[in-house]
Amino acid sequence: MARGNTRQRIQDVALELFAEQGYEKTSLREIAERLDVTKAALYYHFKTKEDILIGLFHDLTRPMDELIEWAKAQPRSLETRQEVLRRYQAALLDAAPLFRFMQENQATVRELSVGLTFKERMIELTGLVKEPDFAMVDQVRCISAIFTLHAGAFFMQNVEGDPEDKQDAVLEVALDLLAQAHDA
Amino acid sequence: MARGNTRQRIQDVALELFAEQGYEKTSLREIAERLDVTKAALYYHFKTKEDILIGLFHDLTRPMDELIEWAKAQPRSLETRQEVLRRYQAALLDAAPLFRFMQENQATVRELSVGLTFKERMIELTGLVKEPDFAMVDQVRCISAIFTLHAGAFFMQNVEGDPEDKQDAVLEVALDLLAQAHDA
Amino acid sequence: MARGNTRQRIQDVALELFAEQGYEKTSLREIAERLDVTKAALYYHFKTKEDILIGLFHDLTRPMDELIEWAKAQPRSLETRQEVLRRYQAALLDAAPLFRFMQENQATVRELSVGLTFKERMIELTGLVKEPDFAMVDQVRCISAIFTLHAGAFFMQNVEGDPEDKQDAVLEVALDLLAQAHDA
Amino acid sequence: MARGNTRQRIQDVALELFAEQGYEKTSLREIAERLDVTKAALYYHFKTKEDILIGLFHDLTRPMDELIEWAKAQPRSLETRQEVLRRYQAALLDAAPLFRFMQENQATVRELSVGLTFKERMIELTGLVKEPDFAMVDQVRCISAIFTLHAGAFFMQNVEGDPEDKQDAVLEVALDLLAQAHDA
DNA sequence: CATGAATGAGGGTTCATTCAT
DNA sequence: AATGAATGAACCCTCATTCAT
Repeated sequence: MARGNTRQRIQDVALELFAEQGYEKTSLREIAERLDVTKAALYYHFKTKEDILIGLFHDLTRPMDELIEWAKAQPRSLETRQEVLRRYQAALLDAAPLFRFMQENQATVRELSVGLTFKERMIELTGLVKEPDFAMVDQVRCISAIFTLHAGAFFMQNVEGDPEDKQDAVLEVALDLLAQAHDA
Repeated sequence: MARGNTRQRIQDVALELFAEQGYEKTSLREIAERLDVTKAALYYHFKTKEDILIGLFHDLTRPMDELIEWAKAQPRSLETRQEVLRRYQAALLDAAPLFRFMQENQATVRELSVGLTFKERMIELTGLVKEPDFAMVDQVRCISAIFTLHAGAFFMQNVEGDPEDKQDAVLEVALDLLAQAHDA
Repeated sequence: MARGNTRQRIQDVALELFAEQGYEKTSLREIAERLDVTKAALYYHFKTKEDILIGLFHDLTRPMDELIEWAKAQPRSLETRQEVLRRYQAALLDAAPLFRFMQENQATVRELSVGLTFKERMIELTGLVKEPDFAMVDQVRCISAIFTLHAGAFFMQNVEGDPEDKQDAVLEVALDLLAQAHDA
Repeated sequence: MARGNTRQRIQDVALELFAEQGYEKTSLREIAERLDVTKAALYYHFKTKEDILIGLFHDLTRPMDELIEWAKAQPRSLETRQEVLRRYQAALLDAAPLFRFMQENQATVRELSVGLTFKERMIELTGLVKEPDFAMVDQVRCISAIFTLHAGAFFMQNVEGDPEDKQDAVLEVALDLLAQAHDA
């Protein structure tokens, strides 16, 4: 039967259940049952339950980290920042369930024994699209641009309209905020 | 000793612990110990653990519901919407720990058997500050205004600056987004 | 309001609930709620939960004990024994719920720290309607006469027919068994 | 050590304790301790405490159901009915502790979410040894025959005499009652 | 690769009971 | 005669985890 890919299947099912019910309320029994294997089988692939979560966490943060690293290597210009927003939106949409899960389970994820937290990465990211000596209003605009992308990925599904149109509009507003901040 | 206020004290300690570690990872034993009473005492005041959470949830949503009701009774004008933002920001800052907790434990709160969910209230709220026939960009601006206030309450503590200045700036950006949307 | 009779009301409600759900599964909370008083109030009238049960037990065994005592004072004749059956049937029907409860909760009642057990009384009673030197078949007939009365009180409700007719028939069969035993 | 038979051992110990103290008063801790395993081990074999009871209940009712089914397939004759009594007595003696337990814990067993109740089976069984158009006295005789067997299994241990003799006498009385009913 | 069987720790909950008022 | 508040013990149950096979 399906071989070798078990590790991935576990992660997939885990994400699905974690996202639906939260990490703590999802038991390994549930995951195992949905995969039609025994709990013990999970332990062949992951040392602990937290390990499954950490795996997911890394899948999520890798693109963020890459984006951050890339941005750091670029000139601190408006153009770079525009590109950061574009790429961040793409990442967000690409891994929406993962992002959503991390947002909705921050309380859990915060305690994870794993390098930088999600929030720390957000701080880094926002730091990259603004200058500390900007006027406060403009700093807020830059941060708002990032959160607009978040809203776009997680909240805009509640608004009528063509998905692509919506994401275009979201990006436009975000870029606009950025531009306003840099105009001042 | 201190009597009569036990119910409130339970809720206070619970919020503190829920916020810190998440709802599921906080045990009633912990709450009881911190209050120096037995677990059973908690059950005299709340029928179930979830009931404590529901109590907190209501404390949070009451101001939101009042705001929503108030807004519904006003003319759908820019002025009303500006006032909504002002009041929402005030509510947000007033009950920051509660709001933060609800955001960070959405997975848990979502399943709560309690009237409208947090998200449903957000939808109502955003619906009140925009018109469905706005251009998509402008709808996004209005939603972004709300999320800017959120960012202001939860994320801006990571930015240097005088708290009051920061909140002023946050409100300004939010109002600005609203105005842009209504200018179009 | 209703005063003085609270003790009785507690016993009534308790019997009702004990009979319906069993003693162990009935909590004092339930009893108190159904009476619209607090649990603590029950403790004014009964020292413990078991005390309520003991009260009920005595209400049940008093008629049995009286019957046993009466029979002991009579000549060990067929006539006496016929009268025992008649009186036992009357007692059975009079306190049917109580008897039924005792039968259905023997496991609980057995441990009661209270003089003779229900079973011991049954042994006494059967001892009174037979002679130890009867042939075994006849001893069985006498015991069977008693159990016929039980069946009459608790099981015959499942048989079609006029209640009075049924009880008459039951007594007739019981008396008949007794007579057969004494004829031999 | 002894493996594979754990499930059976749990059921054995459970019956012993349930019979001795009643179902509700027997805790899983007790069962586990007597088996020298942990409580959790019980849950590997039974989904719930009630499940253990249901297991026992089925062990008890299986022979009854088989007997009922068999009887239904036979002609409604006196001979069949005699055989029913014989087989029922055998079943009763075979599974005496189980029967005794069910009788003494009817209050508990009644609520069991499990097909037919014990009482319903008794109704079926008595229905099989009599005709609805018998005179009432004769219907009672047939029912009494069944209850005589019960008395034989549970109460006759309190009577002096050789066990086998006693059971023979019991069956004789039961058969006699049946015959009298059919003679009329 | 995976299972069957089991464990230890802890969870939420309920209970009978107490006692100051 | 009854209540409000609380307790201590026990309960059933679930969980993540282990390990021999």
